[in-house]
Amino acid sequence: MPDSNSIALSGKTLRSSKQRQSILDILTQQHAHLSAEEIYQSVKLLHPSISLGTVYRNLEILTEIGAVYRASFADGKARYEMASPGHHHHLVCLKCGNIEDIMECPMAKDIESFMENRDFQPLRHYFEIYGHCAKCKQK
Amino acid sequence: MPDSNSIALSGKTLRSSKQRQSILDILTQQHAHLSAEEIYQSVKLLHPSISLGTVYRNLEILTEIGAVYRASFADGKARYEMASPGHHHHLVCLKCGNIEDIMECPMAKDIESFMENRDFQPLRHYFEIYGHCAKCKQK
DNA sequence: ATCGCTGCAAATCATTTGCAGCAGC
DNA sequence: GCTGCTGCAAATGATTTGCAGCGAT
Repeated sequence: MPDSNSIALSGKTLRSSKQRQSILDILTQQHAHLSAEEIYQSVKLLHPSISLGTVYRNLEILTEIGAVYRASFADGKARYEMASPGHHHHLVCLKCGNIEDIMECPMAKDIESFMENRDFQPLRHYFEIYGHCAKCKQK
Repeated sequence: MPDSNSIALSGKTLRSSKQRQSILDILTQQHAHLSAEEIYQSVKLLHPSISLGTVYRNLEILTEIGAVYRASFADGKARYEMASPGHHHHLVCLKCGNIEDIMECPMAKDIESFMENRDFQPLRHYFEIYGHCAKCKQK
């Protein structure tokens, strides 16, 4: 049961750093689904000496404390975004690669009642739709 | 539009090989979600000199021609299984790692009608539920 | 005789980690 | 000053690829 006042991570007390703050700023501002590499490129503009390792380390921590949401996609790369209060899913365009959020959750109705009949306790789930977005549809 | 008699892959005409046949046999018999490494270990019992590269190459080809279905999971590893006529989704146990198929598809009802209102053409989708299976639930 | 397939090893790609110094608290 | 955080570089793990020889059609 995490305490919202003193954020701790497996016994550790988190400190702040300019690098971590910048990563959060970028995720907040760009409001997008960014790969670690993309975040790295963006933070490098502010902190030219930052390393990819630091980006990964911070994304790991931020994901663990629930500030950031990590989603893995079919291309094997993870994307990160600020954790939003209501969870959501994704529309991924196979042509331009754009990722759009959808708030509809399939866990809602029939699946949920179906789960009750199964002897399985769902904790989290992922739902991603791949296809062609409005722009790429017509081509 | 692929021709079911002469299976071709981007201009190539496929030949058969004992290795490829063994991979298909294993996927058919074990009827499970196997990682490339697990498949490799199984095939090695029949073909001790087979290489992991060959396993990957065949899985790639078999996936392309639609004989095998590849799913990527949150741990970053892909799992392979024989392509079944009706597509399905997965229940993944976070404790024992067991993966169970579920035939229920969230694309069915409300999501599908919702997609019609969006300017997005869905082509494929993934839905995976992570949690604790019957066995691991009680601990 | 083609040309796809194989084993092997080296190459990639995403991500993780060990280490010594630096920086918040 | 303690200890978390950083840059750097090397390590890891999954997957891909170049190459020369083998094997199926």
